Amino acid sequence: MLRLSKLTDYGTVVLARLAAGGNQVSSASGLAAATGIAPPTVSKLLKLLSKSGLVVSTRGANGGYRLSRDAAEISAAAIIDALEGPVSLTECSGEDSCCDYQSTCAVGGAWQRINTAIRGALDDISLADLLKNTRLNPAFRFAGVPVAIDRACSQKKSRGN
Amino acid sequence: MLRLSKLTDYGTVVLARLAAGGNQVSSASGLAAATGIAPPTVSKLLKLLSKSGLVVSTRGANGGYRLSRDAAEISAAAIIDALEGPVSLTECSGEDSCCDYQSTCAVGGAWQRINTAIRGALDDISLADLLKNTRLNPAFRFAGVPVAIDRACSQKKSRGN
DNA sequence: GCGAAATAGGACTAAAATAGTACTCTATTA
DNA sequence: TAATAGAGTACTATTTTAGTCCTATTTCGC
Repeated sequence: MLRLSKLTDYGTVVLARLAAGGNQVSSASGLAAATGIAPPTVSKLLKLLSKSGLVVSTRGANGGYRLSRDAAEISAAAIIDALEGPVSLTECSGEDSCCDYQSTCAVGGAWQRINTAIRGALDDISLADLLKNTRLNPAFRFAGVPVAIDRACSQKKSRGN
Repeated sequence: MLRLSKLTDYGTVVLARLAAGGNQVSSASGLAAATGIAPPTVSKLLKLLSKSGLVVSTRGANGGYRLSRDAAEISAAAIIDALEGPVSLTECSGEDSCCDYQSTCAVGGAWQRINTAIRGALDDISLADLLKNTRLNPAFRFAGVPVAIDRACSQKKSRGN
């Protein structure tokens, strides 16, 4: 799999929305409504993102969040770092490598190179790039509730039940 | 994090060991002893790897496993595919994309490009490359039990308790 | 000054994925 | 034919992740 957590996925969606809004501040609840992600989850994400300095917050009435810098200046790597901690494929590819099998492990250091390669790929892609690739699906919504527009998808879902 | 599962990590260690043994067959229990990984876990790994055709098995007395092809012909991507399924960073970067927020998601397709970039990096690295980068730590073992050789590490562990 | 609106921060719960184990069956060789 | 070794499957415990809730603090507008 080698997959990101859902939270990171949601995080990029929220950031994308924020980027689309330009320099305006948006409230967590507004972003939740706009993206269809549960409000408490959006809050949590935004808190994390503001802690890492990707967004800045304004408290009080009419407060909210906006990007701390231009979307082109925010790399995919920065987003992942903020929401999942630093990329490190294996325990021993992290900074303070520490693994039970170190003595018998013939692989060790090699992952670090792979790690670096992946990190490079992620550094090269900015939030602005992510937006450029937008599907540009019109947002079909009724009363704030997103409506499924992919038939294959809903079929698949119902098969599951 | 963006991290591989431990099982995949172990898998590469086992494969590395197998590669070191050349064309000889090695039994699961022998590999377990050589790597310090629990025997049932090694068995499980080898079964998965043989199912994906990375190793070939011989049953019966004096049976065991060996690599199905040269270590240079086995890519990191193949190993990860075998043990974790195909790389796909987000749900919607997989083949049959299907996500609840599709209608409001401004990011979607972009992950697929990142995915491809990462996959490229993994395709370019072979098991043989992983071995080249070996730390070449002598294996310190007594009676088949690996002995910790990293002091900082054992300290860290004991702090945890 | 007071109340409403909004974030900050943390604690907590529930669900899902992962890791690891155990057991039975089948094939091969000495 | 007995011993050895893999094949297959089912199960359990642990860990991680996702998601929710509550309380405190800050700021704006009346």
